[in-house]
Amino acid sequence: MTAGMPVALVDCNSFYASCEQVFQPRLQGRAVVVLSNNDGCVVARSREAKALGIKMGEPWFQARHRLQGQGQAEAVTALSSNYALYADMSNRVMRILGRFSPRQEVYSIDESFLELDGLPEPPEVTGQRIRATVLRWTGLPVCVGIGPTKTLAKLANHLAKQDPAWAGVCDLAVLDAGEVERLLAPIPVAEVWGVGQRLAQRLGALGIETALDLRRAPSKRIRQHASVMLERTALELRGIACLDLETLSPDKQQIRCSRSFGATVSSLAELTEAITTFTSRAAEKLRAQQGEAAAIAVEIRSSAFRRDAAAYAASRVVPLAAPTADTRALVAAARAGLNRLYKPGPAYAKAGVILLDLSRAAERQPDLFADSSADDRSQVLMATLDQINRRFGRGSLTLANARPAPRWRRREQFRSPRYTTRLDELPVAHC
DNA sequence: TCTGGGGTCCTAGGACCC
DNA sequence: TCTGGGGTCCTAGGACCC
Repeated sequence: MTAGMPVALVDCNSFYASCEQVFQPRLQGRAVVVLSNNDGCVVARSREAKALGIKMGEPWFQARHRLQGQGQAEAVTALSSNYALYADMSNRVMRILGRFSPRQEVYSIDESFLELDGLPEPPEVTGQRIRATVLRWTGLPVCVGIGPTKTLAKLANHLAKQDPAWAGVCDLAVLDAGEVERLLAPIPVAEVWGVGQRLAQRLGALGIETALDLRRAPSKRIRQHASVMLERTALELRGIACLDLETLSPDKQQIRCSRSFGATVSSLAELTEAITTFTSRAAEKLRAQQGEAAAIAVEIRSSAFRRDAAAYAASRVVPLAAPTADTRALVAAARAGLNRLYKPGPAYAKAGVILLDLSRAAERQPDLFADSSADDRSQVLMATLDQINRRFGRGSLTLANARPAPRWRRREQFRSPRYTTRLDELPVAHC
């Protein structure tokens, strides 16, 4: 644990909403919200949408009703999420950020840590160049937080977003302790990275209500009442680096694919279709990291928001005979699990699968008794399947019972075109 | 009518063993 | 009536993140 080099957290402002505004300039300066799968919840809000009191994660039908009551419904544009667009824009942003430091951790779709060390200029100046470059090359606004630790960089980013006086870049690493403490004093402890609502409540009972309180809390007291994780967080708030920059993204330990349905389903046949589709998608992701799964979990449930007698949720883990990345073997196991879980009656609202016990295919000990030629044939077939789906679009080639347009498919009433990843949906400039 | 999806890590407690 | 102690492994559940 050392006093670290300055680290920056670069975070796109209202990322999904900003992506939409880049390609639909008439949305700039307007309240825009982006909705989750099935147009269910609000997952991104433009600044103007936040100002209208729309909450993150709020069910859209509730927000809409409230806004209608206030005569504000017309002021908001709601869009279905367009992940193809956001993922592509994210890749562009991350590549640009990589030019500013050889040490980069891509933390999420819209956030990246950068180590700012050995620069010929003050980090704050680099921060401003990052903002200007990303804006000019992608149209997306970002804020930059800088600190001696990742946790302080996160908090600095929060400050930069909150107070326009920072002009989008807040560097805590250059401030003395007194100035840092003055800035942390008004920040609720729940804003600190790693402290959620539950923990904030418990800390409140101990008299720890702000980021400053947590910074000053004795380690022993924290360990007594919470976890070693929180103790690390408190040290990070004091400028003692406990969290390394993770420049290599590790393989996933589990791969999940689950969806709420656009319309509830009751029949085993339809659930089988859904589970087949989800397993195929998860297997694709598994092969993309050269992995194999030794088990698969299947889950089905009725709506979590209805408390009637028919409420039903069940899951089951099915071990595989041998670790595999073959869609056919995974689907067979998932279907076996589903058959054990299924009971007629409930209106199923959601289903999913999780690939578990993952390992690298290349590191597996060969099974002396297995037919290795079957293994080779499977790999060739799966590689071909993935290649075709990459070239012609996801779902071009599927197992026989994964149908293309099932009744339970998601609702997406308001999706914008996939401007950057589909030739037939390119933006058109009218001259 | 209408309530997301995909991850990680830690901990408590049970099973099992000597 | 009284029923060890400690280690390891696994799993389920909780909390957190975006």
